[in-house]
Amino acid sequence: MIQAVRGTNDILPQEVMRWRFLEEKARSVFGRYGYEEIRTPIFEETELFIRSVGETTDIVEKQMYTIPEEGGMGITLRPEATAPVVRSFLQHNLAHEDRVQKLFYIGPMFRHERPQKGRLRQFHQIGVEVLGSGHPSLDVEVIDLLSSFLSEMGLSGAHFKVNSVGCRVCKPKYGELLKESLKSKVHALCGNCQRRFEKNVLRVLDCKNEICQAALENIPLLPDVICQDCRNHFDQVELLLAELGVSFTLAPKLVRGLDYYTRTIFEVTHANLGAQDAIAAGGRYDHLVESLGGPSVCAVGFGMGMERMLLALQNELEGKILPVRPFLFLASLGEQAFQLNFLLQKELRKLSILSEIDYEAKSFKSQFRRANKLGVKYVLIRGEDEIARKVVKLKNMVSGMEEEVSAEHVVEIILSQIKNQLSKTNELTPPTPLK
RNA sequence: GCGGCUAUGGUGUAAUGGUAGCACGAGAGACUGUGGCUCUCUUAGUACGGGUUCGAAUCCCGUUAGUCGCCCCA
Repeated sequence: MIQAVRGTNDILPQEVMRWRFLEEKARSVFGRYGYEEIRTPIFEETELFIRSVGETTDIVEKQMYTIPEEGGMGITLRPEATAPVVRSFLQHNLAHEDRVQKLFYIGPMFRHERPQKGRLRQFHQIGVEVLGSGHPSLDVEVIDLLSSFLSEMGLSGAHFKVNSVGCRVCKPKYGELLKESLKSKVHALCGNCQRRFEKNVLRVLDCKNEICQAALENIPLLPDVICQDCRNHFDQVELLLAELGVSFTLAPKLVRGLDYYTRTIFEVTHANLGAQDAIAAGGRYDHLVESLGGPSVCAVGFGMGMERMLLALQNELEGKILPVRPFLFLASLGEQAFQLNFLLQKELRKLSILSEIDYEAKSFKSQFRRANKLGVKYVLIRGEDEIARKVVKLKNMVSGMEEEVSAEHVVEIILSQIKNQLSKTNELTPPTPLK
């Protein structure tokens, strides 16, 4: 049997309800902060990612789904969305508009990695990008936005970590400093870190290995050695975050994998997730726009993994997502009765009244069983007897009472029942099925 | 990409190398036109492909998928 390709998932109807809740909540919270949705293609020129994400990153080196095309480097299924958003920003000259662009996106991303829980080959991100200002208040706004979103989703236990990696002047300087400090201890480091030492020395900082962490003792930390401008920027970020009441931890050893980050970086982790514990991460990228051929425009943003978010939420969405239940079930016995019910269903649909019907000519017993499982408030009963007398029966599934009503006026009667119920309970709450 | 573990009806689980069973679910029925409970019946499975063996769910190899850790990252 053909199955979904490794690392991809079907999202079945029940699960889709959770996804829609997440998406709709994001649109509403982000909208309140003045962010507008942008949709870019799911594939781009390969070169875009090479130039933005970084040539020597794992993403570019081995995780991209690239389709060769004549002339050029081919096209690539987007592994992240910051670069496409920046590309779109440049292509449509949004930089020329005299305002800060506040954008968000929702959609699938693709990375060819070994799948694990919370790590898929097609996964989904909700992300935010602010282009056009280097002001620290925007770093803070974006973090605050994320924090509000998480708490509005009802997620507890999220942990914010914040750091500054400096600008394009002091970031490389720090790398050299770190190399210098570690030089004598290289051989004590784990195998990975010996490689990192050569390739990307900053990554040694967040190695989980105890030996490496021990070697890092007494080493100068990023926030202490970044340049004065970066230091001032970071001070502002810390101050404003505290004033907004966003709780966070200073994580001086936090670094990020993507090359383009400058100054503020942050990560949100959650204990429900295991090894892939980051549900969202982001930071400032003040030179990406320029390096993609645009003007010198500062920017900041984050990406959030939707699958990881839903994992972290586990059962916390229960009760917040109401199942859609039909209001009534149309039971029929005989072909003619079915046809009348089928036509009636169309009338009900015009009035947005959700009903269910049995298409298989099953027994009344079976139809009632199903009606009960569906949790409908009423069953409309129509058999030969009722047809002959131009009536239908309406059975209240809660009280068990049955009444006969004129077939001609049944739609109005159902409508008035709904209105009646609305005025009583102020909402349409279907009964729970009998157990 | 590397290493470990796992794979039994739709779901959750049993079965020293010797009859694949149980629960839930689903379907039908129990004075022929009425829900729940109960009862009866039905349904459906050893992931795939090889091998060892008189005999394999069970042992071996490969594949696929999941999972955990590494790498990396959302």
